[in-house]
Amino acid sequence: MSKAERTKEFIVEKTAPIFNKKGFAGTSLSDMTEATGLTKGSIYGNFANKDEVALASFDYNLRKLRTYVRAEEEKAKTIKEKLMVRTFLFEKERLVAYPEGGCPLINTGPEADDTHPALKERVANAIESWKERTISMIEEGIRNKEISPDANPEQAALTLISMIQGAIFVARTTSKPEYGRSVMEVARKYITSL
Amino acid sequence: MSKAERTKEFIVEKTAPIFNKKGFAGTSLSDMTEATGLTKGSIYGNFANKDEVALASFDYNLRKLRTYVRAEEEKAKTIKEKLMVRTFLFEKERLVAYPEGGCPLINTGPEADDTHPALKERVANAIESWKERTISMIEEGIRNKEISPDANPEQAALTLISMIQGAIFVARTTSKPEYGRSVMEVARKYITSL
DNA sequence: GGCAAATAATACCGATTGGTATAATTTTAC
DNA sequence: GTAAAATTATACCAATCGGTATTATTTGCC
Repeated sequence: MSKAERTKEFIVEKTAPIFNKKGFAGTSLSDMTEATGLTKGSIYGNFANKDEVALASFDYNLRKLRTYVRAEEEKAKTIKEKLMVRTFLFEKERLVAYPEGGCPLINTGPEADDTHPALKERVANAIESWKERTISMIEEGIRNKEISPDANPEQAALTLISMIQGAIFVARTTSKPEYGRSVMEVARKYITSL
Repeated sequence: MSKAERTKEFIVEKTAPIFNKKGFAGTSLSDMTEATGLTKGSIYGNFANKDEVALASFDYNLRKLRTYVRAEEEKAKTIKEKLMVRTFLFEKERLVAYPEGGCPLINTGPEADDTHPALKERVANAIESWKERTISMIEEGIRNKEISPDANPEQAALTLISMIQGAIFVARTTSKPEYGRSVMEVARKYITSL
């Protein structure tokens, strides 16, 4: 790995939490120089502009979250347990605060959807791929006879995604993690009922 | 109503959609002068600063949404029908685009929670009051025998709020309203099951 | 160890940011 | 209708915005 590559990664590592907390418009070049200890010249030697840093930061935050979730899913045995993984992450207070600043999807989506097409697309893709993954899991569960053949995989996937994201939103803006936990209890019952 | 009061209202009316779309950090003074046709001097004669305009704009957007929802709730006969009102607003494409820019809660919450305490509190209060209203409705349903006495009103309220907000988020950032509609179908089943 | 190439820092750019005296103009009350 | 008060526009402020040549410094290869 060249020096430039390491620096690029270092910049992203340091700015990703800021973009996740303050958003794209709310994060300034000087936030970035302050966080990294580097100068503007050096940052712009590695990235073309603020957009590129923001996109790389989003990818970084998402990757971090994904790595964590997948490792937990590995540990689960049954499909239903796998589906429940994200509801339990909540218990550990991780889904509201991991990565730093909270879920990058809910942090980025609402700002980007009317202001930043490239960022919006990144979030949309993340949702679609989460949906597809969930659908695959449910279909496997149906083949396994673990899940009822009457289940509608796409609808169930969308429902779980919405419940989880909604719960994160509610818990974060009210500063009441217990609100999120309560909703996740219902989500687990929903998974059980599939 | 004095001239100043009318101007204040006019300013809010014109800037509220912008704050709702671009967020607090993303909306500039010149966005505001452009939208209103007024000068900075005139805007700052009516509001102390950008924060005050943003807070008034949030209140305006929320009031608009509330007025609409309550009018629809009035029309519903049973408690369960009242609880379903918001899930049907989705059908009319209103919950994703009303007021202009979409739901002010989901638009404002994620940005404000790490950057703007006053705005965050406004959103938190809105969620709490929505929750309390829903709880009251469910409790009335229990008294009516329309809803099972086993229902947990607070949990049910939080679940509905999360599902609706999550669905709006998913539908908006993917630009697929049908995703939201699908989730709202499940929400109605959930209400029916109460 | 020296040298070219890659990388980072300096110093600067015009534009825009949020905000504010002050001056000009409307309102409003009498 | 007039004059005081309330409201709006003008003109300006320092600070910061995102971004970029240019210079200085490291890297990495031979």
